[in-house]
Amino acid sequence: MGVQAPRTADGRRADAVRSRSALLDAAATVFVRSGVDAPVRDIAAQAGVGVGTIYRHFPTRADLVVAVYRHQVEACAEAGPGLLASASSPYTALMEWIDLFVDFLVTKHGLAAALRSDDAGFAALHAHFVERLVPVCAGLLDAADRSGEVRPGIDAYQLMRGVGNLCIGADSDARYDARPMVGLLLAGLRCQD
Amino acid sequence: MGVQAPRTADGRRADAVRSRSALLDAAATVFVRSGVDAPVRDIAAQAGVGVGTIYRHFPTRADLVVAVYRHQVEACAEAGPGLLASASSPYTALMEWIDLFVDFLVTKHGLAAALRSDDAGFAALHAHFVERLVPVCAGLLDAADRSGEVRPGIDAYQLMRGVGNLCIGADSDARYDARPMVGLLLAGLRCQD
DNA sequence: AAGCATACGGAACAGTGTTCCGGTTAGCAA
DNA sequence: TTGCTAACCGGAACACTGTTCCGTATGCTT
Repeated sequence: MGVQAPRTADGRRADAVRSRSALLDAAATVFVRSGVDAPVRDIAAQAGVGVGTIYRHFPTRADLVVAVYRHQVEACAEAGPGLLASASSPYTALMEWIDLFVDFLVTKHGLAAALRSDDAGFAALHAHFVERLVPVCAGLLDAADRSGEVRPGIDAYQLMRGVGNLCIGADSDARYDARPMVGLLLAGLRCQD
Repeated sequence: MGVQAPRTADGRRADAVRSRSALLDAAATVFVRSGVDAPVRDIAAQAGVGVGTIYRHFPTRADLVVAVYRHQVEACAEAGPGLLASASSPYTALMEWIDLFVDFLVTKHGLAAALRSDDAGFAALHAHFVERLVPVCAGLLDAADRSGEVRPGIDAYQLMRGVGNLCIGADSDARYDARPMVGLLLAGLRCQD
């Protein structure tokens, strides 16, 4: 009975699975070479597919970026509780976690810039980062707050946004290094005056 | 003798002077409405001129942006020495001056973002800000350094870049306010630990 | 008034994102 | 194996933006 139900194990056709995988590999390669703003056609060419195939699998560019970096975002998010347990203090844990976040951002051409972009196409990227990482940051920040190590009243979203902003352009301007500025921001967070 | 030497007082034709003025007014208007990334055609339409006229007067977009905001950048730069003289301490003067800078940036849609852009078209904009404002910032920073109020080894360019970065998106994200983060950065600058 | 350098307008070109549809192919059934 | 159908693919086509170029119009000087 019923119509065709062409399905592989996960419900998609085999060629679709191949295309998606090829696209992810291609995107990762092109992002390294040209940044996350690389032309859609470049990614399609690298993957050996048409541009239509990209839009079918990843309706917005953010979806593609999210998929490419999902594992690393996940790893960063999951590292939070561990740092809180192992570090000498909640504030230290927060510092170390933000170090991880900064490491992630500055090694991806233009990712930090895309993150803050008001471009609607990147809204989903922004949303994913916020949903996954802000709660982790909030946990660390709360712990540091309770231990009295940081000034109160700082919002986790704003802090992450500030750190992310400081990382913008760190990969394309030799005169600018984001880490000292992030260090200043965190030092200011600790100061009670 | 010799060839034509058509000159008004300043060496340009009257219609060229009019066009340039109309373009500056139009650009200022459109920048408020659509940000500094507004389409060239919009600015041309607002000014009632053709796009060619824009490129003739302002070869790069940065030239136009610089021209539109020149007065305000100048005012900010010139305020530096005065603040140093009137404030209770060099560090206070630095804080107040950076307040001026932040005020300027957050009230211009997308200006902070354009400032950090690696886009070649904005290189001249970046250069102008750096040339005009970094020396002023360096003067204030040096004074604060000599008075022992700030941690040593901070570069004026990097500080300005950091503050500029923190202002990115402050005009388009209701959840983000750049000022507290700039406050944190400056607090970190004062902390000696 | 005449002539010419200057300035103007907008068509034309190039690069990019996005949509859409005719053709192809994978998977299932007979 | 063969045939059918839904899913999938490729790339042409469209829309929008930056940029260039040149025939035309304008204003200055003589």
